[in-house]
Amino acid sequence: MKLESHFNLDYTLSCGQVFRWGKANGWWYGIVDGSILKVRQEGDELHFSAYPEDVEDEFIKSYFRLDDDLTNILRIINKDATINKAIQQFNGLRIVRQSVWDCLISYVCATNASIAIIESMLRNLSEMFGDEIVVNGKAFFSFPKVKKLAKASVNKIKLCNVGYRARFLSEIAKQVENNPNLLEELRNSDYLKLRDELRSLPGVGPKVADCVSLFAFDKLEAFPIDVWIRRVIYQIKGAAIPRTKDGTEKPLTVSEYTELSSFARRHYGKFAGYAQEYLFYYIRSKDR
DNA sequence: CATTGACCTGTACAT
DNA sequence: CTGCGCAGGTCAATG
Repeated sequence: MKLESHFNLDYTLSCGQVFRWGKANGWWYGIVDGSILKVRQEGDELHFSAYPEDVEDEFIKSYFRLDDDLTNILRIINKDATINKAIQQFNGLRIVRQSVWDCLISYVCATNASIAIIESMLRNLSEMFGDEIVVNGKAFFSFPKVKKLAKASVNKIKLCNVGYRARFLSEIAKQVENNPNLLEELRNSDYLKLRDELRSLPGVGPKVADCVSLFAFDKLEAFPIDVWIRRVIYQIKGAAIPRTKDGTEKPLTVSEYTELSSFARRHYGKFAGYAQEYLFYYIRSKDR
């Protein structure tokens, strides 16, 4: 497929927004909606195939948000020296359009865990509760379906080494099982209402709700704040991070979260979520 | 509201 | 080798 606007596959899949992609022999392999996707970029050509069933160009365009006017978005969010450097370094990074269920479960798992551990948890869950898909002799496992997870006991879910998150996953799965439209009917809500609704789910606080709003509900103004983003925002504001007496960073409170994320929306505008992704990748990259 | 502590797990890093 | 801090937070209990 010929790319019509600028895009960088490596940045997009490496920046930490998705957990189920890996690169091998020059190809990216990912598990998306029960299909194995194999993708490679060569300049302005994007090569891809999918198993067990092929996917259309339209699916790829939607998944990688190639329909976003990235040039315009980057121009709008380019408001300070820090993000300017991030944009220059990682130009072509796009937000991935994830499915709601997978995204929600993934980010509930992502709380208080490192990326390596998150990937391990999601792999374990998929191997335990997903469907096996064999491609070229290699076994992949699709993401657990609602029903499978809703039926599973908390103790069985714990066998996936998800720790205390097991009861959240179980509870969310049961709620969605009982009300299959629970998540999709939120699509009509505006960002703030959506965020509050998501937060009513167990294990979903402001950070997870913002991630799901941004990655799965097209709310590009959502600005998830974690410890890293918090540091950059204070840096950009020219202020110091609140610290305890012994000099360590104070934990982020809900009110501080609200304050910082509305600052980010005022500062970067309606595409603040894109700014967040660029800043996150930038602040975490070794060579700044 | 702000503060505090507990919470699963695996890896990093110092002792 | 053993121990301890921390990682893309959230929740519940207190003042």
